[in-house]
Amino acid sequence: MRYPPEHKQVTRERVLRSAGRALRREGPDKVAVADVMREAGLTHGGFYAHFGSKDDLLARAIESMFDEVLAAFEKGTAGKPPREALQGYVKRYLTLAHCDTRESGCPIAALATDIPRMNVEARRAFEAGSARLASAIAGLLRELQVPDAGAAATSLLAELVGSLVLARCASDPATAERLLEASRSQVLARIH
Amino acid sequence: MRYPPEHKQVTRERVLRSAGRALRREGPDKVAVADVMREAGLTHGGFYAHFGSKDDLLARAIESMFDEVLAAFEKGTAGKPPREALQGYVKRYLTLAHCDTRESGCPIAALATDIPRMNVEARRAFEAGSARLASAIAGLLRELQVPDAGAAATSLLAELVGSLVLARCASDPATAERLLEASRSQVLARIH
DNA sequence: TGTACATCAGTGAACGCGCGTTCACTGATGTAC
DNA sequence: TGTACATCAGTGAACGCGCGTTCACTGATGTAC
Repeated sequence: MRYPPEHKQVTRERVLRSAGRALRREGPDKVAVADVMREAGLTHGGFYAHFGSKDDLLARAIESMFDEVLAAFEKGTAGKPPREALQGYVKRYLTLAHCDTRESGCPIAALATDIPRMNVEARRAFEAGSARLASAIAGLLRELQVPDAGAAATSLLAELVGSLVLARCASDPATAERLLEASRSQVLARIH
Repeated sequence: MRYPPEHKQVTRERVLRSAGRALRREGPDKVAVADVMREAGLTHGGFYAHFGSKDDLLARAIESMFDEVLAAFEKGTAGKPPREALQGYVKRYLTLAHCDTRESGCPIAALATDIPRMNVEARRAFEAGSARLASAIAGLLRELQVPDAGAAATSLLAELVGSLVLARCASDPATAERLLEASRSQVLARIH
């Protein structure tokens, strides 16, 4: 049973990805440690060799979700002119595809109303992650000479999040698409 | 123990208000039937004389929260010119006071990410309530001759919800106020 | 007018299930001597 | 070179608690006759 030295780290990351999906899909209270471990191909007993508690797992999962999302942002915008990069991000954010994939989509739109009910560790991780995303957006706006890019970025992000979240509450795709489209044209108009 | 005929209805509404507060404060999974009943001055055993199940309670509580919120909207805007009415609503929505009172504030900003995880009944109630709020806003925009008032209303509501939700994830009031202010000036600019 | 019974909001004990957490154990490899 | 022991990721049974739900019961009033 002795494994190569990086084995434990690899397992830990598999558990984190599984937890990140479950967290966005089910919410913090319905995430079950045993289910997360099973999805990662393990039994629940081994959990505490990796994490101090369920709360610890959730905080670490939030960090790792934002790492993924920021990496995707970089990848999706790198090498493009700022206007095109930002328009692309907005268009990808406000799609039915994103609407339908809570478990792998933006952590803010998946978890925002859960966060104020969670413990300090989770809130800290979430706040740091959101700030990173907001400042990545602000960076592009600054390149576009938008005045007060920081405020413009959080306002833009607010509308993205609100729109996706409302669209996910709609019972049929046509209504969801109407909601997304309303914000898509509003937000794209801000970037000219 | 015989009570006047309206007594049961009065009790039911007390339970619903208590449930509405707990739901926004704790989220659907942490709402405990016994706690809700205690907050309404009753013991948990009597619960099933009023509601078929916890899920039933939550769906009815969502309806009643939107009833309150729509009544407050009417009360806050009635008799005012549309621009002033809408500006007032936006300014009241995007305040630290609203940020700090999840349990009595806008149900959308308190519950939006819980809704896709809840059952059909709850989702239906939420969707109907959100639609009522959106069309109340659309009504004012129409009076202001805003083109495509329906889409403008859902876009505006999306930014309100997103901004409040992000502000509630901030750990200190100064950051929260920065987020609210960014959206406040953006949204007020749309109403001229 | 009096008596037996139905009604009904509410009580509180008990049941059962899901789930976070603990813990003794396994089975493999590395290390001390 | 061989042997005893430490290490360590992972297993699976068990514990205990919170909570949704059930149910027999209470104690008051209305109603049938």
